[in-house]
Amino acid sequence: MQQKTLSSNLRNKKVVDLHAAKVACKECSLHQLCLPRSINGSDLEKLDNIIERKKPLKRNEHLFQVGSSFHSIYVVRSGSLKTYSPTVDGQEQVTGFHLPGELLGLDAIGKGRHPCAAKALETTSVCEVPFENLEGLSQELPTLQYQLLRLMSKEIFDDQELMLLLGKKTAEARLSAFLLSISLRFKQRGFSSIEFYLSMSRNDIANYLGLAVETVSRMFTRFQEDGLIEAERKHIILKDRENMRQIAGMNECCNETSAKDSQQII
Amino acid sequence: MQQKTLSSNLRNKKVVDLHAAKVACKECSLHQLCLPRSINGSDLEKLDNIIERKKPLKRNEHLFQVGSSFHSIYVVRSGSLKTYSPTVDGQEQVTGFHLPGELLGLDAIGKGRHPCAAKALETTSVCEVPFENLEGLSQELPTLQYQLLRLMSKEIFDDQELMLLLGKKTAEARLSAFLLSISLRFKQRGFSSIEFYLSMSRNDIANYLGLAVETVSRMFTRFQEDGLIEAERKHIILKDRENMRQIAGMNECCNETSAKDSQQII
DNA sequence: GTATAGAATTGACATTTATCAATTATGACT
DNA sequence: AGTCATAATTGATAAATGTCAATTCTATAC
Repeated sequence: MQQKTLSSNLRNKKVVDLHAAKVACKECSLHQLCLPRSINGSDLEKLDNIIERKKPLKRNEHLFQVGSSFHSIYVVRSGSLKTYSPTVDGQEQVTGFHLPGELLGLDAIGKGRHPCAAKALETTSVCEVPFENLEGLSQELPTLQYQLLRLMSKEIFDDQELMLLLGKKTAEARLSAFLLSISLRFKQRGFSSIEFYLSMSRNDIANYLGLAVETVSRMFTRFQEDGLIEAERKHIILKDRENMRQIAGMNECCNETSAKDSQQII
Repeated sequence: MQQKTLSSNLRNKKVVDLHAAKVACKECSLHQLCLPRSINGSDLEKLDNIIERKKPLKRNEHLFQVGSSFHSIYVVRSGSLKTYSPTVDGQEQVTGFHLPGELLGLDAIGKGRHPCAAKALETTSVCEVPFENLEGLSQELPTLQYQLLRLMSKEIFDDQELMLLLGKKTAEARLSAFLLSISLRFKQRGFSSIEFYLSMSRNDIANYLGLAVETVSRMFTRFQEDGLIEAERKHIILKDRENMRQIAGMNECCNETSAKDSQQII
């Protein structure tokens, strides 16, 4: 949404520069989020050595395709991506959205191939962590090994939450839970949790939540009528999160306090 | 279903004896399934040393409760369990069924507490693997570390499959996929893949699949009318798996060949 | 064997959400 | 600025599934 003027081109340029500069993890703007507190200085250097920074992806470019062989996991530095897998009938199933500081690729370790594709929703920059190196390094650094297990466990847990959502909740509960989830994840990265831009289309949201686009659209409208949110396309302001939590049917384990340190990266 | 005669009591007795015997992993009937081919003899002994065998659970007994602190992962030796978590409205959400050779507890690593409870669906015997030991041991045995990551990755992948099922599929596709999944998992353990007993109730199935019991019941009836299965309560015979795969809308990645070595333990 | 509680099935009806169709809005490109 | 393709919204209708209620079946206890 920011690339129609010259100044925005400059901004894009800057992202590229950031890449070229090969900033170390220490200086990375996501440093605090991106690294567990438990890793100390020298360990951090070791970790830094194995991390590769890639050229930013433009909107709709793929980070990896379905079935491509697995050698790295990725961390989002800026921007966002969706992961999706093809279904029999040629459709796609959106399996997740990935915001800054979040991981992709853990589901590929098992089979050595990516079971889903990852596509940038906007200009997006990621760190690549070659798995072989990571595995080797985690032999030396027990903390790292534990962090890795912890992250994967977190992902299993999150997926179960989502299964609950998909299996048992109404359309309004699903959308409500979705918005709160995004809100929380932004908050964890230091962004506003009450006002944000959704980088994904209504179609992607609907797909992810197992609903028809039309239903999602109607729910957005209803939420506005009910004063729960203000929404202008992708620009969202949450007006009544307490009520939304009720609607989402969330239990304590999903509120802000408990999830505070989730998705810490490597 | 087999405990109304004296002979069946004897059979139950035998399970208990099996426990008392404290058989080593090497002699465990699940040996091949339970251990990766890549671990050699001496490594196997090390692994065996940290595994504890527990007293079998009776039907409806809990292996662990929601929120209980995590110290072990478990492998089903015989019998079966369901995992479930409470929802806000006091209901329960069944998150999975666990057949012999399959794992429980990986979702607890992240927070150090079990996010769900595990209850035996029948007389059930499990191996307990203390996580701290496992973690330490996997420093020494890189293969073990990789197996652990691989298993967790598999679980993430499987959950995503289920999400697809819950989000996009009709009731008949869900039940069809469920039966084929059970069938496959039995096959992987050397049991018949076309005739088996379901240890879980229709209620549990419905809950797991995000459907009403009545819907599940009707689908069982319809499947019989259509000649897809023969079903007498929990006793199921699959008559036309090819057709069921069509109905389930399964893509190649879910068929028998590709999933053959899934859920190998530790 | 009989009684009883829970599980499973079946039918009637209500509700939710998907589908189809039409319209409007937005963003990208010339 | 104007055009076009795509995304988003809205309305009308249909289909799938949930809910409620009644009945039958099964397993367990007595």
